[in-house]
This record gives sequence, structure tokens and C-alpha cells, in this order.
Amino acid sequence: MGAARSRVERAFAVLDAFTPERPSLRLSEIARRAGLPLTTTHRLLAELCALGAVERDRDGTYRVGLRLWEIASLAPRGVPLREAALPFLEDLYEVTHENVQLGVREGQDVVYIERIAGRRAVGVLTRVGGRFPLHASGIGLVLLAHAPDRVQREVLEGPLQRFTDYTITDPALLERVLAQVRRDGVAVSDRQVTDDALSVAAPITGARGEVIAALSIVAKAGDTVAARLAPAVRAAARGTSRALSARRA
Amino acid sequence: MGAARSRVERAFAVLDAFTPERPSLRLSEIARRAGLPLTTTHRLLAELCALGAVERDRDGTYRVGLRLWEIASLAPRGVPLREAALPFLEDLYEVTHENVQLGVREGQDVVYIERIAGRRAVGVLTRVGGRFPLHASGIGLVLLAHAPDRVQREVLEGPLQRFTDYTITDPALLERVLAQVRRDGVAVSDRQVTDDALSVAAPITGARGEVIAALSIVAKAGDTVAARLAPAVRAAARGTSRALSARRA
DNA sequence: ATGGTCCCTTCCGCTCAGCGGAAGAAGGGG
DNA sequence: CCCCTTCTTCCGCTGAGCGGAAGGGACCAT
Repeated sequence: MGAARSRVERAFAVLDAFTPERPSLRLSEIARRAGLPLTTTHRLLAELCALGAVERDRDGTYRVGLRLWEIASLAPRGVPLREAALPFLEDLYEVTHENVQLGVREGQDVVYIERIAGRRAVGVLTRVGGRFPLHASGIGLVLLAHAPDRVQREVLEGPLQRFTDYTITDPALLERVLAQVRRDGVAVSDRQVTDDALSVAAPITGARGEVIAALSIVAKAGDTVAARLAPAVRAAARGTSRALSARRA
Repeated sequence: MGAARSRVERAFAVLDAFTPERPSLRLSEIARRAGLPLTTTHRLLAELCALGAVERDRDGTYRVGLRLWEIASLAPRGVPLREAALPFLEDLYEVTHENVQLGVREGQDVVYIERIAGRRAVGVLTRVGGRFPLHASGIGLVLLAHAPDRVQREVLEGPLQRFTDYTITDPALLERVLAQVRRDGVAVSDRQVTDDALSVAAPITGARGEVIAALSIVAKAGDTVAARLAPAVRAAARGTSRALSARRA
């Protein structure tokens, strides 16, 4: 275990121990997950608690602290992006009452920044703050289609994970789909993530015209759904793009 | 400057250099703000970048990285609380098209977790991820009224900052208002934050009945606004409370 | 062209912040 | 009582991290 990890790296190993399934952990669990000795972990947790980055419950368990979220809310690709997009996401939601999502690319994954989910909307597999492979979802396809060549190549080299019978796992097919996404300005993921859901996604561009995020609607799959939703999705993405460009001017 | 700060503390001093006004900073600015030598700062930034906690732009400036937000989205008092409350906040927004907010108490401040703002809604001073003193806003009054005695005492000992002519800065008056908030189950902040806005807030309780958050509507001040909005605010808070309790069962 | 200012990057001798095993305490269950 | 798990504290040791110094680059004014 003496893998010559720096102090900051160890602190983040501790923070990485928390998951959506296990947001609350005991000292020894954190030590085990982080691969650190008990005393090192104990000391780090004491320090992170003093800083508010970790909070300790009355029952002795630790969880991620609000102070960390306060700092993180300044990440330009997180909360500020969400705030710019929110009016447009809201409009999209009001018009459709379907799931509306916003995501950015990080490596070969989508990171979901926002989701507005109606009570009767179709279930989605994704979580705000969570990740998902680029090649399957609507948002992911848009982000991949506009990603640097290097990233596209890496993803196409695979493996392309299968989620349903419809998931694209053939690199040649995926490449053709990406070209189409770039032509169409919109991506459709039809039952490629879950058997019952279809998503339509469009790119959000920054001040220099580069694609920096994407937004989508996720609805119950059906024959005319994509064609029906695409114009609204495009409009919301364009609105968001305009708002972001105006911000930098 | 040799204030015997630990490595993790210094890393957080670096992260604390970023503000909403200055989300993008140069190395030397960060060093100055963090009160650290250039080389220490440089090394820390390199490490934080490698971890994704900080990102470096093409132009050489640094900003908070998305990885930090991913981790922080697991803070139970942040994104998960927001997700539980969101359907109710959405309903409240759809019914009123006014500003809807969600906040939690951290020390003597509200930390704003969520805000849904319509395009025509009255302006608010608060920011998602930002803080505000407890004694002035609707949310703050609710959280203060139900805070531990120690916290209430500390706030009442002042100073109670003034935002408008209507802000309560007299401890005796504030104490009476807090008692009323506890009786009424709702707080009204009438032009106490900005001259034109009134907010109505209600408490959100956790599984053990303790107040853990509050939500509010912020609208343009007027004669019957509070009475008109209070039932809906109460209902949204109760709904959220129920959702949170069901979660723990 | 030169000089000045600001910013950034790298180097290196030094030292103390942080390490982790060991010991012991606490809690729960049989 | 014993056993197991979890947590907290201690302390000798050492290498991770320190920060001043050196140097390079970019920009601006003369």
C-alpha cells in the first residue's frame, strides 16, 4: 500500500470512497475503499471535517460535506453552465413534461449536470453528478460527434458497452451515426440505453462556437417521437448557446 | 506566512481563492489570495489539476474542475436534497412562476442549494452555492427559528446586518419574529433583503422531525402576497419532508 | 534596441509534516 | 467471560514538501 501517494492524492482517495449507493461511510470502510491505513485515513478525515469538506454524523459515519459543494458550485462547467441553461431547460420541460437533461463531456464519459424529471416521465439511468459512456445516450452521441479526433478514435477503438439490443456496439456503424449527428445537428438515441426510452439531444456551443455541452429530452420510445421533439430541443440548445455567448461579451 | 498550515489546508486555501466574481484565476493571483508562496501554489495546482479538482484553460488560467463537482454532488445536503425537493419546487414554480428557492443552514448562514427563477421573476440577491445571513431572508428565518439555542443566541448577539430599511436589526424584535415563525410554521421576509421583494418560507423536516432545510418563494412585495403564497409554500415543504422521510424508511 | 514589470517554471538543500504499526479503549454479540 | 470490529492515540522515523533563487517569456514604454 505504500504506493508513494501524495497527501492531496490521499485526501481525494478518501473523498472518492463515497458513492451514490454509499453516501455515508464509517472510518474503516473509507480506509478500505481508499486503500489507506486506518490512522492515515483517520487523520485525513479529521482534517477534511475541520475544513467542512467532510461532515460527521451523530452516529459516527462520514459523508461529503456541504463546503465542498459550495466550492464546487464555482466550477464553470457545473452550476454556472446549469444556470445559463436552466430557463431553456425549464421551457422545454414545461412544453413536454418529459425528462430534460444537460451534460458535458469528461474524457470518454458524459457527466450529467442537470436533470428535470416529471413525475410521470420515463425512468432514466442517469444521475446528476453521475457519468455515462458517450456512445449510448443522445447527449453522449452529440458530445462524441464534436469531440477531438483523438477522443473519437479512443471511443471507437472500444469496447463499446451494450445496454440493450439496440445499443450501437459496432464501431463502423457508430462512426456513420456520428457523421449523421454532425450533419443533422441533432442526435437520437432510440432504446440504446434502456428498452423503453428514446432521447433527442442537441449541442450547446460556447463563445468560440465550440461544442461545450449538450441537452436532451428523454421520452418513451415511439414512432414519431424524435421528429416531434427535435425542433424544441434544437431551439433550447440554441437559446442556451446564445446566452452563454452573450455572457462572455 | 509560515503559519504552519497542513498540505490539505493549503490545497483548500487554493480552492477558496475562486469566487463567483473571479471564477478564473492566474497562478500568481491564486498565490496572493491563498497567502501561499508561488512555488507551493504552483505545485498544488499541478496536483489538483492532475486530480481534476482544478482545470487549466488554454489561456493559462485556472478554474474549479468538474471532478470536484462530481464528488461534491454526493453531499447529502446538496444535490440529493435538491433532487428530493425538486418535484415540489417545480410544482410551486409552475403554479406561481415566481422565484423558488431551497436552502440549508451552515453555521450562521443560509447556503442556497437550488433556485428556479422565471424570466420575469423579481431579482434575487442570492446564488446557488452562495451564502446569506440567516436573519434577513425567509429561508434564513425558518432555519434560525429551528436552529439549536446556541446558534440562535450567537445570531441574536449580532451584529445583525442591514440590507434595507425593513431588515430586522433589533435582537428583541428578531426574537419575537422567530417565536412567531415557530408558531405559524411559515416565515415572511417582507422587503428585508431587497426593497421590492417578499419571500415566504417553510421548513423541511427530516426522518426524525428535525428541520433540515427550508424552501421559499420570492415575489414582488405587495399587500396580499404572503397570505396568498403561504399555503402553497407549506404544501411544497410538507411534500418534500414526506419524500425525505420515506427515503430513510 | 534596452530596460522594467509581471508572470511562470524549474531546481535543490533542508526539515518537519505526516507516516503507520502498535497499543489500548469502546461497543456489541454470543 | 471471550471474541470481533471499530475507533483513537502515541511516537520514532523519514521522505514529501518547502520556498528562495535562478532563469525564461511576454508585454509595454522609451
